[in-house]
Amino acid sequence: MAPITRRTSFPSVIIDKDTESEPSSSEEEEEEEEEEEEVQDEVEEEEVSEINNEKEAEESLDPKRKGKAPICISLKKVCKVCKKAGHEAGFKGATYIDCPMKPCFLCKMPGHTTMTCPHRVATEYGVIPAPHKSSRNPLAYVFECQLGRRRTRFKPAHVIPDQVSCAVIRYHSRRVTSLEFHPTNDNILLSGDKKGQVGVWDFDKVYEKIVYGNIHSCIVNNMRFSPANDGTVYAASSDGTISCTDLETGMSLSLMNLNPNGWQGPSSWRMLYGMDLNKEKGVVLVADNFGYLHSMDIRSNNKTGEAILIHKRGSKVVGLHCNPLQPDLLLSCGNDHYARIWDMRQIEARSSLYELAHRRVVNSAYFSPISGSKIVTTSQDNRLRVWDSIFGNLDSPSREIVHSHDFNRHLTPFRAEWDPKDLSESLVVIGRYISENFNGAALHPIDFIDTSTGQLVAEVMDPNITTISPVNKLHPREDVLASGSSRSLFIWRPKEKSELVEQKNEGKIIVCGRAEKKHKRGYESDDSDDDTFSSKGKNSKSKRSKLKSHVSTHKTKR
DNA sequence: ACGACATGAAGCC
DNA sequence: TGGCTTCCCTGTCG
Repeated sequence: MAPITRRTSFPSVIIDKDTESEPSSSEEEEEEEEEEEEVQDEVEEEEVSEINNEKEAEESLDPKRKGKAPICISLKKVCKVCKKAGHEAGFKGATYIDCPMKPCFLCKMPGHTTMTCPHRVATEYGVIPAPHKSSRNPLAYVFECQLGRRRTRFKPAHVIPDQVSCAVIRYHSRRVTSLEFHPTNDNILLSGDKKGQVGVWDFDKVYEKIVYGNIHSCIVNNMRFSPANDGTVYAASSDGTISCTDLETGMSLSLMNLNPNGWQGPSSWRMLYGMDLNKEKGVVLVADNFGYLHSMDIRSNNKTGEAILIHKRGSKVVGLHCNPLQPDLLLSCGNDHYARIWDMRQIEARSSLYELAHRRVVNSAYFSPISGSKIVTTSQDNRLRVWDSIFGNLDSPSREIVHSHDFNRHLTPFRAEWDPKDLSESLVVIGRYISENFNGAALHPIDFIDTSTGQLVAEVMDPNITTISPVNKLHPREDVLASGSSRSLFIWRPKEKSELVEQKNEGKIIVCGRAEKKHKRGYESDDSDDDTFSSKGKNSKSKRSKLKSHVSTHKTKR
């Protein structure tokens, strides 16, 4: 498949006169600004009362400036980022204009803004392959050896689920923090939120909503199904507990509680972040916000051994992942800017096999799903890094990809995750922070990136989804993508399959990918207080009201 | 159509 | 080390 850059797949947007970012209006604004700059000079506060012009008065009444001493008030428009006059940062229509005084918001380098950042124009620009290393994956290498030059295309084109197939709006009451597909039941998705609630959603039955509210009291950071029993799920939470829940009954056991004495202040409150299950060893591994790794025996629910310091003392360990092929290998990452590889047989403080250095906090680190020979990390320096243990070495990343996934305290941290179905172990999915103007709407796409080339394979978006989607999970068997936005869940399928699903579910509420009618403010802020709705067809409203009664199985136990 | 606010990490002293 | 301040493309509620 020929690599597709953003340029070719999304030709430059022609601004429609009907859209918000009408060129004529922005011209007017600019003219207005110029006028203001000419007319308005700095004035003393005393003069403020004499100002009759409403507009001028409004602008001069800055509450922060209220004081007794005579102070100067600038009526010039001021950049909200650097507080200097002469330019303004912010949205002009659906396009965000960066402050030129700050380093690029995307690549963090000074000298240019996001608008002119080379990484924005073509994502593969500046993608750094390490010298003298092959970035090809091991399977590709084997194929190449076997087939030589006679080979045609062994790597199938990636199938991208890019159409919203169904959605539940406001499934959660707080932002979604984790998603997990059921290991055997194809239509079951688990979602955890900031409040500690765990949702079980069958996206074949979009009106049925089950939310367990009694399992955790705050952020559900990670969920994993039991390898022995697929009706049981483990979850790690910032309330300092690991829960083990039976999905049928909703009955939950607390396996570990790091805060047995309750809240004693923020300096002692322990939170659990990274979690993974080690099937071979029969343990639940979990890491806390003080740098320690804990393990529990799955069968006896007993703690095994003492907690081990695996990251800088006092720093958060946000991710843990067991190698899919080598059960002795464990990968951790955290706020001390490192991802580390450990040998489970001889794990103790400072005994890591490798330290993968990053410039900022590492949000996530995952072994590749099949061979486990590659690692993808997501760091808050806006870069994805691929580390290849076979064709590279672990001293430096074999590739760095600039990608917008900035940290924001109000967003769940972005995590790049491998496509578990991709045999070439190259495709990852990650939400994008920075918005882009798509036909007049500022949208935050979900990106599919081929880590073997650094290229953006697809950017998935829907005009109705105006929120950022930091949590994304690819289905382990089907061409399905689940996205968690601020409070809503979305299921994406490839276009042709979406149509099939729509036919199959005739009469059910399905949110179609290409809404005919443009929702100005998107799904999330629709007036409707329904939990699900369709943007399709003229009779969707009547369908909605008919089906409203179905949305009633909200099981909240407390 | 606003303002308040939730609340994590970096950077400075 | 710790106690501030600042922050940039949020999103919701009142």
